[in-house]
Amino acid sequence: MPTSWADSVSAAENLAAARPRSSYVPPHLRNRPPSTDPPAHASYAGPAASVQDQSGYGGPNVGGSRWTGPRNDFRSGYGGGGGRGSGGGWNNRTGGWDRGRDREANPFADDDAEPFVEPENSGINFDAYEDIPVETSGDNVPPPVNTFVEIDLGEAVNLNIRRCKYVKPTPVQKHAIPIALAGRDLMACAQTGSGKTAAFCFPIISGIMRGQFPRPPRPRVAFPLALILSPTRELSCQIHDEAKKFAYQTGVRVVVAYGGAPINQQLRELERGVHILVATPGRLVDLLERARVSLQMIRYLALDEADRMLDMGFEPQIRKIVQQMDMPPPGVRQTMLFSATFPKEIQRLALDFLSSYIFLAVGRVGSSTDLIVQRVEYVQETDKRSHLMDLLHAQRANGSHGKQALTLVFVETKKGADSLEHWLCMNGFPATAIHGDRTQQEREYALKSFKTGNTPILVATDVAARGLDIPHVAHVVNFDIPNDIDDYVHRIGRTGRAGKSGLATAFFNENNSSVARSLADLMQEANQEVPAWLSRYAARSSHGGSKNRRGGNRFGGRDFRKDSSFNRGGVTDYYGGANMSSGYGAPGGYAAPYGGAGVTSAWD
DNA sequence: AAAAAAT
Repeated sequence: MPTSWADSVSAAENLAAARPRSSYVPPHLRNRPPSTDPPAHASYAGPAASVQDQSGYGGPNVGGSRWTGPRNDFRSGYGGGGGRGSGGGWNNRTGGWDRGRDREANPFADDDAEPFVEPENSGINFDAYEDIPVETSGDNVPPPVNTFVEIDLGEAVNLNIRRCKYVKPTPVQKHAIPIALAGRDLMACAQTGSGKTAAFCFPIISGIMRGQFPRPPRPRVAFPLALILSPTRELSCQIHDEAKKFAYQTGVRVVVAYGGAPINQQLRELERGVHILVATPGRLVDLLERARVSLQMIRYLALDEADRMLDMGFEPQIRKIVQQMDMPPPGVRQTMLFSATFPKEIQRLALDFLSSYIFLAVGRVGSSTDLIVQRVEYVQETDKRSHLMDLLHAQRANGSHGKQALTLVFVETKKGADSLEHWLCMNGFPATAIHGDRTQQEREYALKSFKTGNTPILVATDVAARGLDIPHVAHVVNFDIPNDIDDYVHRIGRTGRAGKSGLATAFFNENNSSVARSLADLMQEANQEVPAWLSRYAARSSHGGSKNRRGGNRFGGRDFRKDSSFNRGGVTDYYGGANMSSGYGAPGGYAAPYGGAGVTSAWD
C-alpha cells in the first residue's frame, strides 16, 4: 500500500537517480527489481522468425462470408506471402518486419518513471473482478480462457504481456480474446478501465503476425490491415501508445492519425508502412480523400466507444469510412465494437457493420459496484462555484504534502470550462481545462499537467468523458450533469479505474430533472444511496417513456437481439432486414431518434 | 442543446 503521492514520487525519483545507466540493459529488464524479472528469454528467436515459422497458419478467420467466399481467400487472391521477395516482410519496400526494428523506441521506457508507482504493479485489482456477471449471446460462442498462457498469442506478444505486468486476463479479455481469435465479429460491452484496449489489440496483432497478406499494390499509399477508430484525439493517442507496447518488437507497425496536429509527420509515418492504423474519423477521411490511405486491405476493424462512434454526430463519417470507401464488407473483414454503454438503437444501427456477431456484456466494474461512491447534491446554478470550492477545500485538507488529490470537473460547455478554470485559478486552485476549442497543443499540455499532478484540477467538457485512462483520479465532479445518462456513466468511469475506488459527486438541480429517473435507477442499481429528494424528482418526471430508461439489469448492456420488440423467433431474422423498420417500434421505453422515416427527437 | 471530429 503506497503511503502518499509525495512519498511515491520521491521514492520513484530516488530509484531513478540510484540506477546506473552505464551498461546496456535489455528493455524488458529495465527498471525492474531482480525478483520480478520474467524468466530468461533465451528461446526468443525474434519476431521475424516467429512470423516465418507460423506463416502456414491460415489466420484467425472462420465462418462464412456473404461476399466472395471465405475470409481467407481475400488474402490468397494476391498470392503474396510475407516471406516472399528480398526482405521478407509485408511492407518490404519501406521496412517490413525486419528493418527499423532496431530504431523502434522502447514504449516501456517511461513506465516506471511514472510518479505514482506502486509496489505490486500489475495495476489492476483483480479481486474486484471476481465473480463478475458475464453474458454472451450469438451462435457458437468460443469458450473463455482463464490465463494468457492458454491463448497462444505468440512469443513476442507474450513477452510484451509480461512487460506490461499483466498477470492474468481481465474478464472482458478472458471472453473477448478467444472470440476475436476465432475470427468472430463482436459487440462488447464492458466498463472502460477493465482492459478493453488490450482485448481488441492482442487478437489483431496476433492475427497480423500469423497471417499472410498481399503486398501493398501501390507505393506512396498506406494499406493498413487493421483500423481502430475512436471519438477523440487524446483517446486515439492513448490507444496508439498502448498498442505500441503490445506490438513492441513484433514487427507489427502501429501508426496514429488525428486532427489538430501537423499532417506531414503523420504522412511520413504512414509512408514507412502501417499494419495497424489508429485514427479519429476526420483526419482519416482527409487521408482517404488525398488517397494517401487505402482501406482495401483492411482485415480488422475496431470501433472503440462504438456507441459514440455511431451516434448522430459521427455516424455519417463512420458510414463513409466503412461503407463508402474501399473497405472490405462485413464477413470479409472482422469487426469488433467496444463500449461501456450500448443503447438499443445504436445496437440496431451497428447491424450494418457486423456479420453474425457475438454479443458480450461484462458486468460493469466501476459504475455499478461500490468501487465508485456516487453522491448527488442539490445545488442551484448560482451556488455551484462556491459549492465546488467547499469540496476542493475539504480535499485539500486531505491531501498530503500540500498536494491535492486529482479532481476532474465536468461541465457542459466549452465556454463554461474556460470560465470555471479562470475562476478556480483566480481563487487559488491550480486548475487547467480541456475542450474542443483549445489547440491540440493546449489540450495535450492540460492533460499532461493534470496527470502529473502539476495541475491537480482539470475542468473538462465531454472531450474527456470517454476512454481516457488517467490514473489516480480520486474525484469526478459533475458540475453540470449531462443530459444523457450514458455520458454520466462514462464520466464517472474516469475514476475507480482498474478495480480501484473512487468518488463521484454530481450537482443536481431543476435543470436536470429529465435525467432524475435514470440517475436514480443507475445509482440504485449500483447500490448507492439515493437521496429521498432525488427519488421524488424521479417519480415526478418518469412518466412517459424516457430515452434514458435503461434495461434495468446488472449489465452495462443487453443484446438487443434478445429484446422481444426486436425478436421475430430467432436472431437470424435481423440479418434479413425486411422486418427491421416494422419491428422497430421501441415499446420498451426507447423512442427512436435514429433511422426510419420519422426521425424525431425522443426527448423534446 | 452541446460536444466531438479535417483544413
